[in-house]
Amino acid sequence: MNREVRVRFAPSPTGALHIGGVRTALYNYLFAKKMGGKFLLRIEDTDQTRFVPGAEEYIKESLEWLGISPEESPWHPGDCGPYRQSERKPMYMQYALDLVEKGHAYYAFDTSEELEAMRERLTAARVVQPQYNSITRTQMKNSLTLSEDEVKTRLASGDPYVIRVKMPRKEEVRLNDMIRGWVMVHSSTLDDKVLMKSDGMPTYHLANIVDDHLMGITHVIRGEEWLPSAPLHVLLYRFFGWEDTMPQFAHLPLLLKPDGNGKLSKRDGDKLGFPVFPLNWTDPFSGEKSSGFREQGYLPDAFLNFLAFLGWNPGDEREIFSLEELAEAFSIDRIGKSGTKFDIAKAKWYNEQYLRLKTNPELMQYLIADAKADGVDIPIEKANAMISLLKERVTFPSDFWRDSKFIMAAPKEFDQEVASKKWNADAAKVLGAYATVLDGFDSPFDAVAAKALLESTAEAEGIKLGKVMQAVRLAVTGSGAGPDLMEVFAILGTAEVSKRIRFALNNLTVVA
RNA sequence: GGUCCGUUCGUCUAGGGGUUAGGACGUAUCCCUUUCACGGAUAAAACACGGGUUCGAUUCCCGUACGGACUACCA
Repeated sequence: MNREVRVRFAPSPTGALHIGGVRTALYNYLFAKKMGGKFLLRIEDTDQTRFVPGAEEYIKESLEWLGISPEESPWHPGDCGPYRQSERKPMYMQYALDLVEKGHAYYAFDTSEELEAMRERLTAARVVQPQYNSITRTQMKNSLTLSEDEVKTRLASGDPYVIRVKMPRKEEVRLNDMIRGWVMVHSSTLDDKVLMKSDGMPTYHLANIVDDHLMGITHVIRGEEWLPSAPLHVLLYRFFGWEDTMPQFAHLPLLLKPDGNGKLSKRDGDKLGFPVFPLNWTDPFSGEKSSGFREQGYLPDAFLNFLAFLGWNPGDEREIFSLEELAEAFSIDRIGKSGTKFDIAKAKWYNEQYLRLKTNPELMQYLIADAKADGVDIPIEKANAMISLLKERVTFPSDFWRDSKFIMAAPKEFDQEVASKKWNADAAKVLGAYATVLDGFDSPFDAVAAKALLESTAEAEGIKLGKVMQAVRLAVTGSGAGPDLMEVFAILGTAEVSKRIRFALNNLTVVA
């Protein structure tokens, strides 16, 4: 049997997609690409009480930003639609009923109060696992304990009911996880999970099996939090008679908080000092805002590269991979087993690497836009020079303008700490002379010329250039640190440099 | 509590019965240099513990500890 590989990402639209989910989507995408298969997206919105407006659009936009858009989805349907479980609602009941007929599921009429009472009773009796299972179901109101007539009457009269799976009393359930190997669980530790809810919607357990089967899913790649319920899913495939096409499972290690205490969750928001979402998100109910990696200045390729390496590695020492290269190198058996702590420092490093790979014209867009937002227009040529100056020094695109503003606006004040340490009579002497030299200079003024001129000026004054260099920087930029000064001079031009020097000479006092 | 999963430098990880246990991020120092970065070099830094198996275990097995997930008519 050689089926085309089909994998799916199946988020539930209950808020912003968090990065763990993004990584799951990425691994699914990479696996599909690697295997020449299809990556699809299915919206798991069977819990209408948790519906959050905008969440689905958020998922779509996030995947688009990263360039891992699914080939089949609610907005690009393939042959297996609909791709929203709420729209598939009518088809689930027949499958649940099929299970009831086969004796693998049953109706249950217990109210939530009765369920609560059962749990309390069992807890009081010190039962280790208070759950609805092969033992306790005999004491509950269901089609196994009620007479056939009463069940019919209840169903006919519209009594609310759920359909539960009839978990076998003792059976060893085995599953061969692609990441973890054989996992064995005894059915006696599993409970009679609800398959159909009283509102007529299926639970995740039923819906994901039915949909994966109908959609021809060959591999289920999902988070480790699903491992405990995987045996139930295997059983369901068996009950349906779909074992021969049951997908292979791969349960991904969890993304943990940096301190190692628990998995990263949506609720962490920005509390950890970094975003947990790909894009900015405002909760429509509480109005709470959370920042996203995109808005923080992370480049999609860098973010993807970083995310891919959280739990997977290519087995060699390469670190930088484009999406295509990731797909080419990807394999499930190189995914680690243990949970992965999130390290934002590495994400920044990746961003720096990708920023440096970009061309000046690409990067100029950021600089020009940010400057414009501050009401400053930067000519193309100057912008290009400014990018070259800063490219090796920035982490985020927004750093370009932040770190080069001083070029577009002469300093009005000076870093006092640097001034007190470095500003002196020698510096003033050299600068005064240099300004005069600049005023009379009409050859092409580049970094080399600027430096040669400065050196000869200092020499003429009998002062070592190194002694006053910091003061020169202070006078022209207002600060003691920054990119290559002579390059800055070249961008500024002789007139501007001279003007700034004269301003500094008039406004900085020499401490004796 | 129960079930399941996991455990190599601070972090992401490679490796695998005999290795100086490798790389990357981060950290520190040095070099380069007009500063800060970049770059280069160097350094500190790990096989959770206890039993087996074995000539030999970080690697295989079993326990223990620790961590995590799950334990809803949520996904």
